[in-house]
Amino acid sequence: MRRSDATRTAILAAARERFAADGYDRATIRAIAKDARIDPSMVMRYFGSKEGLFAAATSFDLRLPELGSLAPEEAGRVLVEHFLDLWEGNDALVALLRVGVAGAAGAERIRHTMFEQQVLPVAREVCPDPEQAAARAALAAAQMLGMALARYVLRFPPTVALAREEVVAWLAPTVQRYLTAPHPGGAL
Amino acid sequence: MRRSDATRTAILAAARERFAADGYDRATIRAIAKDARIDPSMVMRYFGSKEGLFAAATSFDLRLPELGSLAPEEAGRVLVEHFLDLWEGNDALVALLRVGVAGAAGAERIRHTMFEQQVLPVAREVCPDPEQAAARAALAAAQMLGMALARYVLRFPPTVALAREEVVAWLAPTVQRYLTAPHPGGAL
DNA sequence: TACGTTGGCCAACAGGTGTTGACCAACAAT
DNA sequence: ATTGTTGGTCAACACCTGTTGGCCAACGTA
Repeated sequence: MRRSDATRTAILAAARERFAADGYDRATIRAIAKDARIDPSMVMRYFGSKEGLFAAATSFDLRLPELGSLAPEEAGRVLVEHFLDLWEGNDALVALLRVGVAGAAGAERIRHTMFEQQVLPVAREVCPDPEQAAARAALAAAQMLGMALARYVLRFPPTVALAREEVVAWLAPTVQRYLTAPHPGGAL
Repeated sequence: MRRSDATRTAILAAARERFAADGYDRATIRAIAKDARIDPSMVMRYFGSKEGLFAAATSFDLRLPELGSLAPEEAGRVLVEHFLDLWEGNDALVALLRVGVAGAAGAERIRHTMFEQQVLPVAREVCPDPEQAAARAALAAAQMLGMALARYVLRFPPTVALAREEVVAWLAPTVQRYLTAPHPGGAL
């Protein structure tokens, strides 16, 4: 392991923390560099630009495993549990959401990471009418994104106070209904 | 009506638009002033500071009416419909959410505006155990906030494509369940 | 011992930011 | 006719931003 790899990961760790805490604009390269105990110019040399640093700090591969052996009636619980595993104490995801809300470029990243990479594949697998898969996946994603927003970004006390099992118990049926229940119809 | 009131409201309109489109940091006073066709210094004279302008541009009174005559089994639908009425085409709310996500000060504003001013009163009214009112209201708020995020801020195509009645048909039962259904228990 | 490479610091640049204060035209009232 | 107020512009200040390029110490290798 080269000596540079240590500082490289130190920069990435500091960047994730600062981006998650302050958002893209307020998280300055100078502050990140100070956290990593290096000169700001090093950040540029390692990652090219601030955008490059952000891209490197918020890139994941978080497809959920064992998709084939998924019982359709358990999709909600599996999805919510996977969602909680991902977000619990993950600064990079908080940073991604925070920045995605701020700019238009980030919105695309969030959609790709949260929606197309996670919820949509499950929806395609379990939902009855393939034509509705996108809409149903979007509903499920909105529910989980809302919980992520309240619990990990805004930190509303009542949502932070919820135990992990309680979140699963409340959200899993909702997600399950969005994915597999018959269309409610409404006033259409 | 004084001559100044016209420019005052022009500034506020431009500010809401810019804050909603670009977020707090990227929305510069100079850009807002140019949109309102005035000098940037006028913004300062009228609102004191950028924070003052933002506070003025995102202050609402959006308590929902007729709370006393609310049938408990209709709380979900009423709440979701009220929520959609509020958000549809409301730049100020989008701006508030966008900024609230970016900074810690905004999070408090969002909580007060969305949670304590809207959902919590309804929850206190209709939910069975008063001790659970806060948690249940938080769950409902998270669901609606997630839809607001996906539909009005991130503009996920599948959520934008949903008709208003469809959103109500899908979300109302969820909110209703969060507010009044018996505690699911789970693995507690 | 010489030397190129690696990892790092320092100082500066160019541009954009919120904010301030001086100045000014129009108009109403004395 | 003079005065005071209102609504507005202009130019600047002080600061902070991302970014750049030059310099430097250590070190492995020939």
